[in-house]
Amino acid sequence: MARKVGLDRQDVVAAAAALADAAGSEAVTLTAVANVLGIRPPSLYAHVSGLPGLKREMALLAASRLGESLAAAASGAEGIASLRRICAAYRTFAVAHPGLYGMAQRAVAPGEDDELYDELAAAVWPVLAALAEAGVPEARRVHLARSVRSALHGFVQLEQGGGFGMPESVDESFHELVDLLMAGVASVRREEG
Amino acid sequence: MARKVGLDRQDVVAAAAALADAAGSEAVTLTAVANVLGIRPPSLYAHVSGLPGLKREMALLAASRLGESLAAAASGAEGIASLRRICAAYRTFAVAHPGLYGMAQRAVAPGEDDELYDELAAAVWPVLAALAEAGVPEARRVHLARSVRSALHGFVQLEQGGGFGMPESVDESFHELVDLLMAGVASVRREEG
DNA sequence: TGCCCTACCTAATGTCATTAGACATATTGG
DNA sequence: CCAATATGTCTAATGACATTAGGTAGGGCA
Repeated sequence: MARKVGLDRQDVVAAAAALADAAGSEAVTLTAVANVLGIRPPSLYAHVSGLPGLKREMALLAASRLGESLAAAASGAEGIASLRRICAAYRTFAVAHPGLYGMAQRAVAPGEDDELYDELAAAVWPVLAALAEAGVPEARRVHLARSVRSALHGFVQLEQGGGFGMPESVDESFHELVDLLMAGVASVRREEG
Repeated sequence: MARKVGLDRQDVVAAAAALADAAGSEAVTLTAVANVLGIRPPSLYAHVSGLPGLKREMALLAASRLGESLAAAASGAEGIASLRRICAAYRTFAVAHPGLYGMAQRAVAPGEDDELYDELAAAVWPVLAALAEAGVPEARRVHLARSVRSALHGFVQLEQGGGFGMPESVDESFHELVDLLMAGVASVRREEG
């Protein structure tokens, strides 16, 4: 016994993330993660600070991955075209990583955990950048960015939760939502220009 | 001992809802609810089917209350004006009942729990009705209703989770979001008319 | 008055998170 | 090449919680 398996924090968080995506975020328990890794639950405390610590690490990972996806989507286009791609990438990420995505949405007050807060803010930075590039005046960027984030987050959340029961195509609904948002952004640009 | 307190299912669910609003939905545990009611945890099983059953009851209550609020807001105005009031009422409800609101958002697949699914669908019925009244053609109503719900749900969720860290007014952001949605609805009406 | 049903109870079990403290393996300095 | 240390794992024990089983008091009704 007491053999070394040779894990580190990254391995633990990655296993937890995989478990969350495969079995839902409620399935992320120290016992379950330990089972996946072939070790005993208390051994996890050498790598993460209990369950809250693990969830925080998962949130950091989720924010980082989401940010990468959005930034990658943003490059290669400009302004509103870039914003469209960001929207698509947002939903794609949430669909591909349902458990991990949910971890990034845990409540975090600004003063409470600055590192996590900053990482989450950084993840949605591409949205603000694209709005700026699209010619939205600074005074309205934050409001529009919040609107876009709200719509995207709400959509993927409802989609994941089975909130769209009607037979109409969910893809088409998303397309309409993005069109609606883009029209709003374009109109702001127009009325100020 | 073994004195009757005289509770019924409604009392238990109401206590749990109050607890959720006051202390967050994670605080809703059978032990905590029992403490509030002055009884022992196992006694709750006479009224609800364990913790899952209690949460389901809370979701039903939340959907019902939200539906009432939206329906009340919808009456007294028509079309887009009605939709505006619905949006305001949605956020007001979520702010006033943060815990209960969250309970209504649990994942429910259409075939899994029809009663709850129907109650949730009924809650957002006023949105569809207002869109119809506003002259949105039937083929696009579901898509627009999904867009509106997504935006509203996402906004209140991010607001509750502290996701809006920038100093800009959250009220103003919400106002802009609603304006954006209403403009989208109006433009659909225009392009078809 | 006696019966029963309802709403409560205690006792016991299982799962999970968590802490404390032991121990084996790898690493590093002499 | 060996001793000291650091690291990653373990077992044991505790406590919170959900849940089941089975007992009991007291109100309503024949």
